[in-house]
Amino acid sequence: MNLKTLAEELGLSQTTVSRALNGYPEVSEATRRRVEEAARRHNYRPNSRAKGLATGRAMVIGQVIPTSVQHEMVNPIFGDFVAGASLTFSRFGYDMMFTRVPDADESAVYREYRARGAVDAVILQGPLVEDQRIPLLNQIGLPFIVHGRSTGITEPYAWVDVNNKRSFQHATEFLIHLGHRRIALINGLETMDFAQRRRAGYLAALAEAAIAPDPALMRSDEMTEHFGYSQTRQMLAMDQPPTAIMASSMIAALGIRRAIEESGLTMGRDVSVITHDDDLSYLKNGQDVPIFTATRSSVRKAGEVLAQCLVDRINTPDAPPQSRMLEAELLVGRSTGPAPQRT
Amino acid sequence: MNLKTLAEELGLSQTTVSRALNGYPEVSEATRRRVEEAARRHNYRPNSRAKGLATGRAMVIGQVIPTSVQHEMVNPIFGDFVAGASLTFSRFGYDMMFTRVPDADESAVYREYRARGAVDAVILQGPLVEDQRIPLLNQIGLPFIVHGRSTGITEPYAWVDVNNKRSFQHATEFLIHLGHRRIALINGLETMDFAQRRRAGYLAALAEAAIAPDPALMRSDEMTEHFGYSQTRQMLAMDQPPTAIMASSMIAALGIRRAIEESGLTMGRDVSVITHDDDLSYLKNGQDVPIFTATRSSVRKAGEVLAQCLVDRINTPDAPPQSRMLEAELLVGRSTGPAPQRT
DNA sequence: AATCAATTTCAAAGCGCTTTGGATGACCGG
DNA sequence: CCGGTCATCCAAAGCGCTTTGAAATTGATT
Repeated sequence: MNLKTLAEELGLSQTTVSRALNGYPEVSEATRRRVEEAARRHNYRPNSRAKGLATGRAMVIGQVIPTSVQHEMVNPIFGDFVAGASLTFSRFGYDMMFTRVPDADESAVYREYRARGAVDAVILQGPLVEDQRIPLLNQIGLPFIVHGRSTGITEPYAWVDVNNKRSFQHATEFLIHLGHRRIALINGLETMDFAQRRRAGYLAALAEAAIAPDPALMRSDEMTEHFGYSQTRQMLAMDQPPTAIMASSMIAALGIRRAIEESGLTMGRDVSVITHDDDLSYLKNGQDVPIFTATRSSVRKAGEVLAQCLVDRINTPDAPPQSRMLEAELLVGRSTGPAPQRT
Repeated sequence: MNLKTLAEELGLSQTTVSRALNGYPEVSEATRRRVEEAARRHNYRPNSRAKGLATGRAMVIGQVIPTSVQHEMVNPIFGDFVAGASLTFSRFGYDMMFTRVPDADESAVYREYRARGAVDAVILQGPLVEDQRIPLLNQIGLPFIVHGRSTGITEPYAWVDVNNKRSFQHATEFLIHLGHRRIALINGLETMDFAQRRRAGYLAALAEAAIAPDPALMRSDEMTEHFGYSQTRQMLAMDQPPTAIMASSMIAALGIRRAIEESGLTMGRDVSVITHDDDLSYLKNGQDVPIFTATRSSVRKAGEVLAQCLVDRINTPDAPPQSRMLEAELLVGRSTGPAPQRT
C-alpha cells in the first residue's frame, strides 16, 4: 500500500492524502478523518526513503560504535546508553543507526555519513582530552552532541556530561573524613576526558586536606575486572598499602573486591572502596543495600537527556549549542568505613 | 555533490557515471577510471535514500533492542553482539538500525518496519520457548534470523545458536567426574529458550549418572550479580548445600563467587563453579589463567556469523533458511576442583 | 446576482538515484 | 561504399513521497 493507491481508493489526490496524514490545516476535518481511517485500515506508512528523499531529512541518528583500540573492548555502558537514548529518539520519530569500523577510519565514517546524507546528526561517545573529532564534525557540518566533554577544545559544541570532577572530589573528601590518608585511584585510561576529570577531583580533595598525592597509588588503564584485581593486588602488597581505593567503574570494582578478599582482608573494614556506578541494568549495585559506596549516575538517563538535547539541536540548528551537566549522587554502601588504626 | 553535478562536470550523462561507479560492463575502462577519480576527488557518495528508493533496498538491518520486562534490563551481551555483527554488515554495505519500544509493541515495530520499507531484514534476539515473533515475522514476510532457537516452533526459520544443551551437559559431566553429586543450577529465566536447553543438558548429565535432580538446587531468574549472590547464599545455608554450581552467565557467577567467599568458603576448593562465558570484551574471564571454569563461546563471533547468514539469506530469499550451530569450549579454570569429602 | 475571500482540492515538479530502451559512432568484411 | 555488429553513451521513466502554485468550490458580503 502506497500513497498513490491509497489516494485512488479514497478518490482523493495524493496531495490531499499526504496533507491529511501530516496534519496540515488546509484539509477539512471530515476528509482528514476519512483518510486517517483508511490509512489505519490498510496499515499504511509512508515509505521511509521516499519521505526522506522528499523532505531532505533522514530521521536517523548515527553513532560510531565506541571500541577501544587496546582490547577491542566494547564500552559496557553501550547497551544501557542506547536503551535510554533510543527511547527518546523513537518518541520523535528518529531511528538510531550504528557503524563499527577500525578506529582509524572513524573520521571517514563521518564524512561518508554526511556525503550519503545517511543521518541527520551523530552522537560522539567516549571523548578524549582534546578530541579532534569535535573540530572535524564542526568542519564537516554534521550536527552532533558529545556524551562527555573534551578538555582543551575551545570551539563550541553541545554535550551532556556527568560532573565527574565534583563527584570524585566529594567522594575522596568522604574518605578523608573517615580518616583515610592513603587513598588509591584506579582510573580509566587517562587519554579519556572523564578519567582526567576524575583524577582532577581526586587530586583537589587531597590537596585541600594537604595530603601529598602518591604516584604509586594512581593507576589508569582500560577498566576491566582484571585491571581492578591486579592493581589492587599490587598495591596491597606495598609497604604502605592504601586503606581506601577510588575506582572508576563497577566492573573494575568487582576485581578490586576480589583482590581484597583474596588477600584475606575485608572490604569496608580493612580497605574502603568507592566506585563510580553507571547504574547499568545488568550490574545493579546491590538490590537492597548498596554493596559499594558509589558515585551514581544513570547512564540510561544520560542517554535520554542527550537524545532530547540532540533533537532540539536538530530542530534549531542556528541556536548556540546547549549542554547539560548531570550530578552524580554519593550513595553510601557497605564498602566504606573508618580508616583502620595504624599498627 | 550529487550525481547530476558530477556528471555535468565530467561531461557525461548520469547514466554513464552511475554505471561506471557501480561496476557495469558497458562503460569503457578509460571512462570508468576518469569517473572514479572525479568521484574520489569530490568525495562523492550516492545519497542513501535516493539509492534505496531507486533500488528498492534499504541496505539496513533492523533490530529491536532486547529489554526484559521485569527489570528493564538491557542484555549485557548487546554491545559485543552488535560489535561483531556490525563488522560483517558494514563489509557488505549494510547499516544496523535499532528501535526500542515497550515490549508489548514489538510486533507493531516489525509491521511498521515492513510497511515503511525501513529495513531489509531483522535480527531477533533472546528467543523464548515457542516464541510467537517467529510466526509473526514469517507471516509479515520480513526476512529475519534468530540469535538462538525456539523450542516448539515447527515452521522453518534461520538461526545461529550455541549448542547450549551439549555444553551444559558436558560441563555437568565434568563436575560429576570430579566427584560432585549435589550440583546446583543457577539459570536464566526459563521462558528463555537458551535457559531451557541448558537445563536439559544439566538434567541429562545428572540422569546419566543416576543422580536425582533436586528442585531446591535449581534456580532461575534474570541473571544479575545479585541473583547469583542471593541464590548461592540461600543454597549454602541449606542442610545439604551444593558442592558445585552451574551458572548461566559470568555476571551471575561474580555474585556466586561473592557469596561463596562471604560464607568463608573458597571457590574451587569448597564449592566448584562452572559458568557460561560469552567472552564479553569488558568481562574477560581472567587475563592469564581463567578465573572460572567455563563453557565459552564468543558472542561477538556469533554476531559475525549471524550477520553473514543474514546477508546470504537476503541475497537468496528463496533458498530454505540456513542455520549455524556453534559449539562452546569447556575451559578449565581455577573455580573447579574435586568434590570435598563429606564430613 | 455579482464579487470577493476563504476553504478545499488538485496537477505537476522535484528530491537523487537506477535502469530501460534506444541512439551514436567506430569498425569490419564484402 | 554499404549494411551489420560492437562498444559507448544517453534521454527519460520511475521509485514514493512532499510541496508549490493554481483551480474549483463554498459562503459571506455587497
